[in-house]
Parts: sequence; structure tokens; C-alpha cells
Amino acid sequence: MKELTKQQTKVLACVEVYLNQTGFPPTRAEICKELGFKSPNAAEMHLRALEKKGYINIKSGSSRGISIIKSQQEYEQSGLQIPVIGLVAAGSPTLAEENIEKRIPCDPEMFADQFDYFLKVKGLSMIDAGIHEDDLVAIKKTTDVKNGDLVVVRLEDEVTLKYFKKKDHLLELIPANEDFSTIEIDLRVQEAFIEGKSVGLIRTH
Amino acid sequence: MKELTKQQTKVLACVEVYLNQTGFPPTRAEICKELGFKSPNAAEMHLRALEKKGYINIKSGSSRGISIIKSQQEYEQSGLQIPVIGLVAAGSPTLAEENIEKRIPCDPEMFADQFDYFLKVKGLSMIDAGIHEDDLVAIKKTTDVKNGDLVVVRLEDEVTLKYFKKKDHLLELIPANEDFSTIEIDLRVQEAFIEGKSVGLIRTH
DNA sequence: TCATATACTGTAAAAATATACAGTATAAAT
DNA sequence: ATTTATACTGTATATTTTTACAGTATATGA
Repeated sequence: MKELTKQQTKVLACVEVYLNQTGFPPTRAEICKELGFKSPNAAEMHLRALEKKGYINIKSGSSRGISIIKSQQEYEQSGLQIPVIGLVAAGSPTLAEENIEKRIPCDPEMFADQFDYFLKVKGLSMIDAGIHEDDLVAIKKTTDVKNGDLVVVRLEDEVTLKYFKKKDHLLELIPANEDFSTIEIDLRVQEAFIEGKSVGLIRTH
Repeated sequence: MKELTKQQTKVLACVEVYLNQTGFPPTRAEICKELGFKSPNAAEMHLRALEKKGYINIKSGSSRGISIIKSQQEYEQSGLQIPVIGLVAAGSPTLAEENIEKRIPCDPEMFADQFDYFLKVKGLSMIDAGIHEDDLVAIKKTTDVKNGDLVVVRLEDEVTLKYFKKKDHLLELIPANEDFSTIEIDLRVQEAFIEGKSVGLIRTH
């Protein structure tokens, strides 16, 4: 792809910005107004150059007949970025900016259920369920969980990922590792906050 | 949002299709041509109705000054759909349509490395690596693999997912399960086709 | 010093386009 | 039976827009 001159870059950016703001391309006159040119021919010449260099297409005879082929803009907005939250020992896994380790481009509908964020797994308590340290578990924020679901629960200042089982006042948080023991909570004595449940898992090899 | 009449729906769809194809909105005359109207006023009236109902915005005095507020189209094209291929016993895991079990909306750049398709895991040979039956392993098509990589290899008509280790003429395909034994191949005697390597894994809970 | 590329101004005309106005026709609602 | 909404045709015009042409100015390389 051929290099653009400074002014051509400006004109291309102007077209893209106009397109993003209005939904349709600018006229020559509008480009001039935006960039301070006093003759529509100034815009015309730059557009011709951009077309010759393969950055845009101009449909001759059509008003606003400009379409963009190669964008100069960085398009990070193309895919959604899902936040990754570390399973911090203290406090609930909020989506506050300071808790977000990074963001991963992916579709929140990639699993059967939609999800809101990834939780980075710490420790080996779920290893027999094939959930390793540093795996990212896709969490859907909900309190609507059933026995057997893999849930994120906060107990006072501790957050944990375990299998959920509840019978009357007894909440059991069951690990998948013989070396760990089930956490038993009498809900009449201690509070437990269900932050969400896992709908999937991803791991980078 | 107010309901649209049949014709208004057609006109809105026409505008959207034109926009997708050309990058700029149609004129009244172009809408007429597309939908078979003989008067530009037909298009004009429908556009006015669409604006009044809040589906589009019309910038008066501007040619092609239509911008879409509420789209009617289903946007599946927004996110890429990555194919899922079953780990069939016979034949290589081609992307031919008949091998594609389904497609998952996700970003091929969600892992550190880009990938081309998902392979659905069969069997328990990699269970100690936390790779379960029916997990989807993200595969990047490449023959550039290193010792220790998790690779997809085809041996005659069998396709397998194993750890890769190669020393001179000896290729070892190492499972992660005590009940399975390493596949050893003398490359002077038997061929092995490296289909790709895993860059990540996803699992639906 | 001369050609060439970039970067414009200024004007004008042809073509494209929006948009108003005057009608017609049909079906549903009142 | 009359109004109302939908759904157009057909025409005309003012405005917008493209686009060609004739220049000017400046910097760069040959």
C-alpha cells in the first residue's frame, strides 16, 4: 500500500470521522469546511489521490459516493473486550477498573449462556474438574443457581469458586480435589453472597 | 418502538442493504429503483414515516442524509463464527462443510495466538492436562511446532491430539493419562502429518 | 534553472438530489 | 357514508453536489 501525504491522511481521517458521526460520507464542500480549504477542488484532488492509492472508492456521479477500503483508524471497537478479574482473596470480584487485569476480545454469547466477565482461577481446589490455576472461568452475574452449578461465592472477605449444594439452611461449597475439604455454612449463622455462576472456561496454551 | 408497516419495513431493509453494500445511504430515486416505485415521493413518504417512528434520522437538505438509529437486521455478522470440527477417527480434520458440527461466535484473536477452528476432544487421553471429553481445543493451522506443544497429528487415517516431541527420526506423541501409552513413530517408516497446534481451550459448563 | 509533485484558490456548469405540490386508489375504521 | 391511513404516480423546482477548467504558490530533485 502506497504511503499517504500529510494532507491526504488528514482528508481520509476527516471522511472516516464524518462517517462515524453521521452515518454517511461528507461532500467535497464539507471536507473543505472541516479542514479549512476554500475550494471544493482541494478536497476533490485529495480524494482522487486517495482513490488512486487504493484507500477509498469514489462512485462517480454520485453525491457522497465515497466508501472506505483501507481504514487508517485503529478498530479496537470491532469485537467486545471482556474483562478478566483476578480471584482476589479479599473483597468481591467487582468490575471496578482497578480489579481488571486485562481484557480479552471475545463474544459474550460464545457459550450457551451469556456471561459478564472472566475470573482467573487461583489454587488447585477444582483440579479434578479440569480447572487449573490461571484458567479463565466465564462468569454470568446471577444469584439464580442450582445444586451442582459451579458458582462464585463470597464469604465475608473471601471469594471462592466451588460446586454449589444447598439444603435448607446448610450451604455446601464442594471442591474437586481430594486434598481440599467441603466448606459447610449454616446460613442462619453466616452470610454467603452468590456473585455468579460459571458458564464456561477458557485456557491459553 | 412503534410498529412498522410492511412497506416501511421493506424500505428500511433496502436502506440497510444499500448501506452495507456501498458504504453510503441510497437516494430516494435509488430506493424507488430497488423496490419498483415509480415516484421518488413514494420513497420520501416512507422515509418520513420511518423518521417519525424513530428508526432513522434524515438530515434535511443533504443528499443521502439518512442514518439508521434502530436496525431491523439481525446482526450475526458482527462477530465471526468459528467452526467446530469433531475429532473424527478417519481422515484429516478438514474445514469442509460436512465436518463442521456447529459454529461458535468468538474472536479468533482471543488467545495469545490466532487460531482457525475448534476441535472437539474425544476420549480421555489428555485428562491429566485438564482436557476433558467434549472440550473444544482452539487449533491454529501450522506445521511450525516445537517439542512440548499440544498438536493435532494425523497418522494415516487416525487423527490425535497429543504432546509433541521429536528427536531425529523418532516422533513421540505423548498423552496426559497414565492409562495411555506414548505413540512412537519412526518417521523413516511411517508418515505423520502435523495439522496444527493448540493455542487454547474452551469448555461450556 | 527547469520539470515535477504537492497543495491549493476561484469559478462555473452540468448533473444529481431533495422535496414540495397535486392527484389517484384502496382498505379499514367510525 | 365518510373519514382516515396507507400507498402510491407524476411533475416541477430549488438546492446540493460533482466535476471540469484555469490559475497560483512552494518545495524538491535533476
